[in-house]
Amino acid sequence: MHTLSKNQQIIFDIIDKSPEPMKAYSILFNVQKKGIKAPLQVYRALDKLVEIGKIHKIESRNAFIACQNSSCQVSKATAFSICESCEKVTEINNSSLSKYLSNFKDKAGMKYSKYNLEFFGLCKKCITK
Amino acid sequence: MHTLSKNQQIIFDIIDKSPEPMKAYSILFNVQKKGIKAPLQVYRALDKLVEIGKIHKIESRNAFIACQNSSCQVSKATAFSICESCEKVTEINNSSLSKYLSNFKDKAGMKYSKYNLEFFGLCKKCITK
DNA sequence: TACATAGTGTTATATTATAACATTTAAATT
DNA sequence: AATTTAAATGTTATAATATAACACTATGTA
Ligand SMILES: [Zn+2]
Ligand SMILES: [Zn+2]
Ligand SMILES: [Zn+2]
Ligand SMILES: [Zn+2]
Repeated sequence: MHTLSKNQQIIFDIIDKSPEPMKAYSILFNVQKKGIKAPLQVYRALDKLVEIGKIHKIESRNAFIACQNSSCQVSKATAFSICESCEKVTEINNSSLSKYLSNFKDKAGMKYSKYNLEFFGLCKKCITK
Repeated sequence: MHTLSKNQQIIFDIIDKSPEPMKAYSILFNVQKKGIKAPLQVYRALDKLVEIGKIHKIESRNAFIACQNSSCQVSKATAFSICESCEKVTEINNSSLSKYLSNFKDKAGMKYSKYNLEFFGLCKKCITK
């Protein structure tokens, strides 16, 4: 198991506590009191945390969320649902889906090592509005 | 069928001719001789072209590619394969995949109207290197 | 014509991300 | 423990991506 460095731990903690995906500069603003002052310090920690699978980047939102699957296959296979009204993001943990996608072969014969899937729609709360 | 405006047509043409996804500022550079001088002119055309499904955004690359499916369901269901070595991007047109994903229901009861899937790996050429 | 809608042109600015370099800390090897 | 190596940090500057605000123009349609 990976031991996080000081900056990595600070930045992981704030993302993990957040109920919603956090953007890099919002993270920066929130950790300045802890001595992290520059964007690069944040981005370096984010890169590492993504690499080891502790967080994921929501590409369509340029935001970061803590892994909810505890044993995500080291960030290699990610799926999210995103509410386009309230922007709630949830990591999908569905073995049928992950099996289907992990075994997917395309015509071009490409060998996939990783995928990212983002579903968009309305969450339960927002449908009824 | 949608008629493109002047700027939309110029920008679609250059993306459509490109063998690889194009970034906004690269598009801007390439259309300046045609009188399009400001980022916003490019981004507005891109927004519209994405909306009507003529192009798609590759979110992980901040780049834009012409739709290869001719009848993409108006940009609501997109899947791409991306070579992490040569950066070749291909739109996947696979009815089994699109059926599976269009019918996917998650536990949270979210209603999906759209998805974007990006597979990463090595293309045939790059595997053998 | 009158009205509404979509598109354009322009300047300025916001947001997201990386380059380069010096230094420090932690871990591995001898 | 001392040496070596890899990983992480601190800092300044800058690159790359994207939007706000406002005035104006073209297009469709009642
Ligand atoms: Zn995860
Ligand atoms: Zn919602
Ligand atoms: Zn398409
Ligand atoms: Zn390749």
